[in-house]
Amino acid sequence: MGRGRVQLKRIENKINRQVTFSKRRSGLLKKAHEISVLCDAEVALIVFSTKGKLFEYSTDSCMERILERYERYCYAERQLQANEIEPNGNWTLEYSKLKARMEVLQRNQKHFMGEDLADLSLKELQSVEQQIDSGLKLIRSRKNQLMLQSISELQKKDKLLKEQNNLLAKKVKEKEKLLSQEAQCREQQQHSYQMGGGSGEEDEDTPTGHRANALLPAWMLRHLH
Amino acid sequence: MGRGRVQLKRIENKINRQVTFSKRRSGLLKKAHEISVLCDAEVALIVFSTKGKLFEYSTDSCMERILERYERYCYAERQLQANEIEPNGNWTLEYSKLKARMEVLQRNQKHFMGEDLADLSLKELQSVEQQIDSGLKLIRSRKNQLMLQSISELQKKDKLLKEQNNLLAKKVKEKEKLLSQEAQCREQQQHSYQMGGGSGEEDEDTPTGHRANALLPAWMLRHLH
DNA sequence: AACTATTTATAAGA
DNA sequence: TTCTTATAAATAGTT
Repeated sequence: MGRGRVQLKRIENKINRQVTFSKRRSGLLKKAHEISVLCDAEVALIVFSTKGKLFEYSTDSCMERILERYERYCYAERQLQANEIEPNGNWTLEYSKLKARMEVLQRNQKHFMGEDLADLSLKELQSVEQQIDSGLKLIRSRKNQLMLQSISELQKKDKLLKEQNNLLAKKVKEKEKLLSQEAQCREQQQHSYQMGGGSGEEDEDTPTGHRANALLPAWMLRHLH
Repeated sequence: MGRGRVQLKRIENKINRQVTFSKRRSGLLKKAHEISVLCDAEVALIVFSTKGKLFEYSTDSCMERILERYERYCYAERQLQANEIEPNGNWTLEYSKLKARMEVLQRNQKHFMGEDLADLSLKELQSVEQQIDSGLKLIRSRKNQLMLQSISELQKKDKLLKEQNNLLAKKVKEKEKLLSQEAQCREQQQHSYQMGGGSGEEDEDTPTGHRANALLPAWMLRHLH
């Protein structure tokens, strides 16, 4: 807007660029303030000039709070990057940065646990409530998932144990049958012994020929740990 | 810019506000981009709508870097202080201790927000759920408190305004009465003038003799700003 | 989501 | 930098 169309590219003339920066900067700050007031929005604007000078605007002059909110909003991605910065050289700087972030985190955490709520506005409370509520839902759904999983495992185990029981019960019955048969045999033997007849021992295992724990196929046992 | 001057105050009509927000937001983002390109500046812009939706712009799409630069810029002062508080401590030790605490906090916070739940046992989930749930309750109760407070303030204001209205209405009626009386007088005067009699003017104010805003005691007006 | 009448922002010039 | 001015842009109200 002005006496001529403007190309969206870096202004090469240094003076010109500086002047335009100054003008547009104030325009931008003004507009940021306007949208903030008119539309009840929370705005944070940070501008560094080419030469490194800082200009900023933030709704209610509270940059920190807005940046916190932003960080909360983008939490996952930020942490990944943040953890990767390797402190090299300037320890005091790194330390104070870390400490500041720590304080932010602590304050956040307190808010999540319902402490120090007095210094939050209604809007902020609303936003924290939303976050925490969705977190709670996720936690409950995960819990549910774990519980269902655990239930179905128990049911599976239960089923296997029942099958094992049945097999064992069958085995026991067979044994009993064999024993009673044997007893009858012995009786008959005794008779035939007394009468001169008789056969050898009969102490072999069942046809499958395994011990109790081996009643089930291996794959089934694996499910029982 | 548009068909009418704009007052720099919150737009009360919700639809209108939403529309204006949408328009101005895109304008603001555009201008942020323009100054960034034209003047070779580094810009970070964060906007939260009333409903908590996030919009952002950052030079070279790297918000992170800009926010860190901002923090560095702002923490420069703190850093000086920090240097003098603990001049010759073992920085690497302090740093790693802080970092460890930080990581614990971060993990916690993630869990609170429903992330990385896979590495929690059922019992741990239960405990997180309880914590978060009680936090949520506190937050909601605080929010409720704030809202009730705000409502009662508004009601108080409302009451005062109504009272003011009543007084004003009374005042208007009195004026009307006086005017009609006066009119009658004039008629009579005209008659009596034609017949030779007549009295003076009758243009004084009401007995209370104040202007509209002065109808209420000062303490009452203070409540109305 | 388009359309304009206006207001604003601002490029260029002083 | 600041002021002025012509003009481009943004946008409030409307459809």
